[in-house]
Amino acid sequence: MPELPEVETVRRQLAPELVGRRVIDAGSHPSAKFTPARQLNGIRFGDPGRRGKYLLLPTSDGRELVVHLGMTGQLRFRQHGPDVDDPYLRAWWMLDNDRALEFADVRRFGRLRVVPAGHYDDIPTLHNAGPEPWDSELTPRSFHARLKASRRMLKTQLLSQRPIAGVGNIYADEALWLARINPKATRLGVDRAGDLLEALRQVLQQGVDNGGTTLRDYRNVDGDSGSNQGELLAYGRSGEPCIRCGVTLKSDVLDARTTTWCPNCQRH
DNA sequence: GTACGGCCCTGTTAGC
DNA sequence: TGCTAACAGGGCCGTA
Repeated sequence: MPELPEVETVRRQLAPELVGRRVIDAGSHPSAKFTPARQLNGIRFGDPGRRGKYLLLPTSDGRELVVHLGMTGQLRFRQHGPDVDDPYLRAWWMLDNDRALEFADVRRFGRLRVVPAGHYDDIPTLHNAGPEPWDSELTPRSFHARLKASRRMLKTQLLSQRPIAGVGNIYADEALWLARINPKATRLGVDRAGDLLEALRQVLQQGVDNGGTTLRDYRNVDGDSGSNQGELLAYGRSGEPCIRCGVTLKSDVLDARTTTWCPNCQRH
């Protein structure tokens, strides 16, 4: 499930091949999630950006293609044209270099939007997203203030994208474990908020360095898996011993997401 | 504003 | 072996 490191990996791979390319034809699956793809006929792509888990592909006419990969979305290039026989092909753009950019998505949790550049009012999660993890204005104090704005559980807050952008289920569990913070906690002091911020930066940076985490579906633009799955210390390890203290990790469903933590070193 | 439930989807896995 | 049910999960929407 693509989170910030996976989306950043895709962005970096797309950039060199996409910038300046003109769309000479486009098509999509009939679902409204994907039909915006068709609005891009004739434009040229600019330099791909990213905000949280959203890919932002600027177009030469002052708009942006906003791509959310959902859980199983994948962007890739294909020589000579799109593979229209692929049952999971959801959208495609034929480019002026005899290559097609394809968006495939097995579970259709992904979505595409075309908006005037920088106008995200109709994309609530993007519109309300907190700062990027490495934003210089994001400090222990400002992060603490953002967390304090809600009384919801920390895990829920992280998944909401409001305190910080780009964190999903995997990296939230990893960061909370690393910072020794209970996912069900509802408030933190400034110091502990600083610990959590530092842990989030660490696990996200590690994810980027490893080209993302592939549990099952995620592939980068070249069709390769990431390698960060070998580094996970909490996520998906319920029932196994905590690497720090040996106590068995437990899991529970919070906010409809499986959450794994150590009942000993993440007591509070 | 917040909390909560439900929905979208389909491949995989567990259980019978 | 073959079937069914449960599960995975990010974002969004409606309701309270």
